[in-house]
Amino acid sequence: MQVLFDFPLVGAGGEPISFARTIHSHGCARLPPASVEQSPLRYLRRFRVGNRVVELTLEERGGRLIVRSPSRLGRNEVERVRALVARMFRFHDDLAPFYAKIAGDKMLGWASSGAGRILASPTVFEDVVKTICTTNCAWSATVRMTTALVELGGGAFPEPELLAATPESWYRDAARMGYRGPYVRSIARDVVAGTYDLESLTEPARHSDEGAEEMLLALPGIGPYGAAHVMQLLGRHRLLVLDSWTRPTYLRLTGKKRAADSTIRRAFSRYGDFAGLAFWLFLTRDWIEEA
DNA sequence: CGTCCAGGTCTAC
DNA sequence: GGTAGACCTGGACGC
Repeated sequence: MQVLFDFPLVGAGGEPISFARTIHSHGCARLPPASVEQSPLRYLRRFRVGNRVVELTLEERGGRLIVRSPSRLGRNEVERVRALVARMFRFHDDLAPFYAKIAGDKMLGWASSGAGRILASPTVFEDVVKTICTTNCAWSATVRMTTALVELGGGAFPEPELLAATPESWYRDAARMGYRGPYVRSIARDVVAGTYDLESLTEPARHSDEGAEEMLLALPGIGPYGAAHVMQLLGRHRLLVLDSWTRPTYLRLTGKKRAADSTIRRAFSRYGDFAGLAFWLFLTRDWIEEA
C-alpha cells in the first residue's frame, strides 16, 4: 500500500473535520463504487484515473486524512486523485461560521466538533446522476441502478462521455432505470456538448447559490428535492432537503403530528445560510456514534 | 393476482 | 403559482 498523500483534517476556516462523522453524513457517499469498513473506520473508493481504475483507501490517523493506493500512481495521477479527494471533503469550504453559530445550541451543539461535512462524490456529475437514482424509488433500487452504472464504468462511476455514448436500451434493459434513463443520458450528452458545466458549480466565484440552483433545476429529472440535495453536496447549505424520508423523520424526532414544508423551513431559518445543514444534522444525529 | 408506494419530477391545465 | 395524473421499477402488502 503506497501512501499517496495526506491532508490535515481541517477546513478552510481552521475548523476541525471529524472523519468518522463525515463519511456517515450522507447515504449517497456510500453508494457504489464506494464502501465503508468499520473498525478501523476506512472509506474505500474506486476512481477512474486516466484509463485505469484504482481503489483508494481513506483513513484518519493522528488528525490527518491518509490516502493510500494498492497500485503505484504517477505524479500526474496522484495530483488528479488529490483534487478529487479534496472535492469529496470540500476542504476549501469554511464551516467555522456554522460551528460558531451552533456552539451553544442545545439541539446541535454536539455537532460543532467537526460533524456535518457531507461527503460528496469526486464529480458533480456523479452526484447529479446518483441523486436522480434516489428519486421515486426505494433505496434498494437506488443501489441497483448505481451498481449497474459502476459496472458499465468498469468498476468506477462512468464519465459523461461514456454515458452519452451508451444506448437507451442499456439504461432500460440492463440498468432498469425506467423513465430516469433518458434523463441521465440527456444530461450526459449536454455535459459533453458543453451545454452545462456542472463541475463549475463547486466554485463560489462562478455561481451564486441562486445561479447554481437554477442550473440544477434546468436538468431533466432534477426538481426541488434533487436540487436541494445536490446543493448540499456542493457545500451550499441554505436549502432543506425535503423528501419522503426527511419529512416523517422530522415529525418523529419532534413528536409533531404534522408540519408543512414552510413550517419546517421556518423552524431552521435561524441558521441562515446553513439551515439545510442544520436540518440534516438534526435528522441524522443517530447515524453518528457519539465519541 | 391487483394495489400501493419508495429519500419526485414533468406536463398540462 | 398551485394542483392532478402519469411515470419505470420491484418489493411489500391485502385479497
